[in-house]
Amino acid sequence: MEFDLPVAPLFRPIDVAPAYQKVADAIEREIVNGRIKPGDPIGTEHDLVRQFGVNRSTIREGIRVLEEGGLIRRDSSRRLHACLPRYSKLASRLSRALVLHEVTFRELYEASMTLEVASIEGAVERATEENIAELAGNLARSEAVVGDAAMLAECDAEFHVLVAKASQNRVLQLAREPAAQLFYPTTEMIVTGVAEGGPRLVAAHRHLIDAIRRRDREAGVLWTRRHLQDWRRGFEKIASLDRSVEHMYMEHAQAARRR
Amino acid sequence: MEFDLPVAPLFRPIDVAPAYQKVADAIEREIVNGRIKPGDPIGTEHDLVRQFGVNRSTIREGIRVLEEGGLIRRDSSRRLHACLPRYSKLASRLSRALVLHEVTFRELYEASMTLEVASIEGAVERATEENIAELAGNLARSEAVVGDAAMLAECDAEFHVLVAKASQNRVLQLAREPAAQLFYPTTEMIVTGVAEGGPRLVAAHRHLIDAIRRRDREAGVLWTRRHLQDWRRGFEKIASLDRSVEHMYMEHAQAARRR
DNA sequence: CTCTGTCCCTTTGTCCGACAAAGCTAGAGC
DNA sequence: GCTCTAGCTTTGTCGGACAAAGGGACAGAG
Repeated sequence: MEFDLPVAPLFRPIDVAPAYQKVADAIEREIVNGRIKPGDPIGTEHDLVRQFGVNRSTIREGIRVLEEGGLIRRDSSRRLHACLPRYSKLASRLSRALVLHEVTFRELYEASMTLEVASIEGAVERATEENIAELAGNLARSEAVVGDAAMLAECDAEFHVLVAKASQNRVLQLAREPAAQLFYPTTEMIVTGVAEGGPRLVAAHRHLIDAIRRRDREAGVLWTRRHLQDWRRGFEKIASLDRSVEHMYMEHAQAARRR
Repeated sequence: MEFDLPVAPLFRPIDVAPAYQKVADAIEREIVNGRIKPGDPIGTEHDLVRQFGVNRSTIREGIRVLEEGGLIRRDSSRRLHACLPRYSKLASRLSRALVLHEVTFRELYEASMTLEVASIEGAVERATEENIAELAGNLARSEAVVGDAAMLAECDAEFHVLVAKASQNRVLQLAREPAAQLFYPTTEMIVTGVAEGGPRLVAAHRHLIDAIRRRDREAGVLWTRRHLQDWRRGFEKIASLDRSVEHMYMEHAQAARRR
């Protein structure tokens, strides 16, 4: 599309990617197409130097690219191995992007309404006993910390991760994560600011688990909606929905990014 | 959460992040909190060497991290400047992750049903004249290439990006992108394999634009559903919905990743 | 025998210095 | 005023170097 050639081109544009990029691409290819499986060790830097025939600095730049992309990690002993990118890490990149694009809480709210409703529908339909047990465990912890806004907000975030997990739909799990990460910091503020916030939040969770147990889709959707509307009402007491996420996010970004 | 300390810890874990990471974090912080605005130039590598007081190799490793994260880019002259992470680039990272997690087309289908319906609802409600013009332009191009499966698939992908854009909800735009990127390669196969595929696809687009124009939410949702169900029926003629995305994706991954 | 401290080798993180290629800049020449 | 070239700048890559930390083998203490 870049330049329309009037005749069939004789030559393909030659590949001028820098060496570190080629190193990264080569390793990525091996991981993506399965020749290197998650968990498999990649050689040491020196091994890669020998294999690719480039300088160690070049190898290291390539490694940084893959590390940031979540495809490889260093274990405790700092040895390299392939790994499955973790949703929460990838999502935090997206959250950051959303912040930079100055999305508003209205957009966040609308999208989350859709995504969380879809999650609960999946969970109602397909949650396993184990999923339900995890949710119940989370609920118990929430009840124990209902007075502590920070802890409760953390539990709330985890609860919704668990619901999404119970939906058995990983695409949904991933899709909801960026928005959810941006929600999280505000939940704490709301629970702090609104007297009835904590108990209502826990009550909603209880109803949601109940709906999943009874495979009652209507109830699940209803309580998810209410839960989010509660959030919205609480939020609007502090700020406008049309406010950009930027300010509120900043205070919490650093802490969150340290996985 | 990593290790529960029984008493209040006396010491914070000391910060042992490597220097290149600190460089990346420092620059990232400046960008995220707005002191460096998208488009602003970052200094040359040599400048950064002076400012951070570390070696150029170290600086370069830090730069790779930020580049991969989409926070900085090099323009034509390869000078560094801050930039807004682009959705499609971030999403391709997510798509890759989904592939590695071996998600099935069923998950993809279910999630997309939710996300595309939400997009059209937003579009019906808030599409501007400009959005509609873009969609109409896309439709015209689709009609022109209805016989060419590859081109038509490309138009289809773009059409849905435009619908999401018309929803004015960037969170949704971002959330749908990973799944959409994985859909794209299959559309071509389906249009090739199913005789009526192309015309039906274009017809659906026409109805969707019409629904947006008339602000007819019901029609929008209905045709989005039909459109996706068409995809599903077509797909099931080639393969099972429970098949993992992995195989089909591989052939198209490289081409797509070269932006 | 298990545990512990030590020594050595490997690996990583960082630094230094160097050079070719490509971009940019400014002055020479018209 | 315009073009062209020479020189400076910047990037991508290279080679080599070294300190710090990890891991393993091995000897000695309990």
